[in-house]
Amino acid sequence: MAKTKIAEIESCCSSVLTTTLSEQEAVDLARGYAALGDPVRLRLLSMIASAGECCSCDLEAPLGKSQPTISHHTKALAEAGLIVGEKRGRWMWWTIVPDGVLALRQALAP
Amino acid sequence: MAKTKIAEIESCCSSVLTTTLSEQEAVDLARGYAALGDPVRLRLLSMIASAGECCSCDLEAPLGKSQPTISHHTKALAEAGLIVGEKRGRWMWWTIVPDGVLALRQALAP
DNA sequence: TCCTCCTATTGACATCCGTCGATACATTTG
DNA sequence: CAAATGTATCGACGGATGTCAATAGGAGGA
Repeated sequence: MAKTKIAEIESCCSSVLTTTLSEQEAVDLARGYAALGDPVRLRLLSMIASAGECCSCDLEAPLGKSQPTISHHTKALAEAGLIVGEKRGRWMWWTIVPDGVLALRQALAP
Repeated sequence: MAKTKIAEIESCCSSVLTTTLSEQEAVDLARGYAALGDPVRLRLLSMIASAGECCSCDLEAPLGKSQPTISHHTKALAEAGLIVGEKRGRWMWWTIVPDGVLALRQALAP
């Protein structure tokens, strides 16, 4: 909980628009935005967020993509720190990582 | 000015996290985030924002990229609606489009 | 144990993307 | 007009990426 607050404060102070980014900062942030730079991944994130929690198998049909493709995209979002998965029985349940999204949001703050 | 306010209000109501995105909304938003998904473009945006206004020729050296590459990236950011260029004499001056950045920021609002 | 179901990984393919040299365009200056 | 300068476009190359069929891994049920 304390860590969350610190992360929030820090991300507040490193906006793309108010400070000139270093090479490393740019690489890290770009990785996050790149994860959002695909329509399928955006809808995936949207569905998980709206549902609060979502199982992989429920994402295939609405998006019209194959199972490997969905798995590929969930992995990409997870590696970007935007979602996290928990295996329960045979099912993989995905939830949003608020801090991950927040960091990308704050980086665009004026 | 009134238009700006409307845009702000509208973008407030269509967050990725609170509504399930349609195919078209996802495609449009993804285009914007994809524009941010490159370290060079992020630093470019950052430099333009920090300087308030920036000429193409001043972006090459700090980023260590060739002139065609810089031109390529400024075009990408411009087509994403994040910067706009104005030609004055031989020089191209770039400025941030606040509404463009705002839309991407608001789309990540909780 | 064997079968079924959900997920992850692999391999392959087509496409997109970042990069730069060469070149064309546009504008100022001599 | 001619030369110089800043910018955009073209062509090409290597690497990254989205997609799916096939396959492997893993957990629960008959």
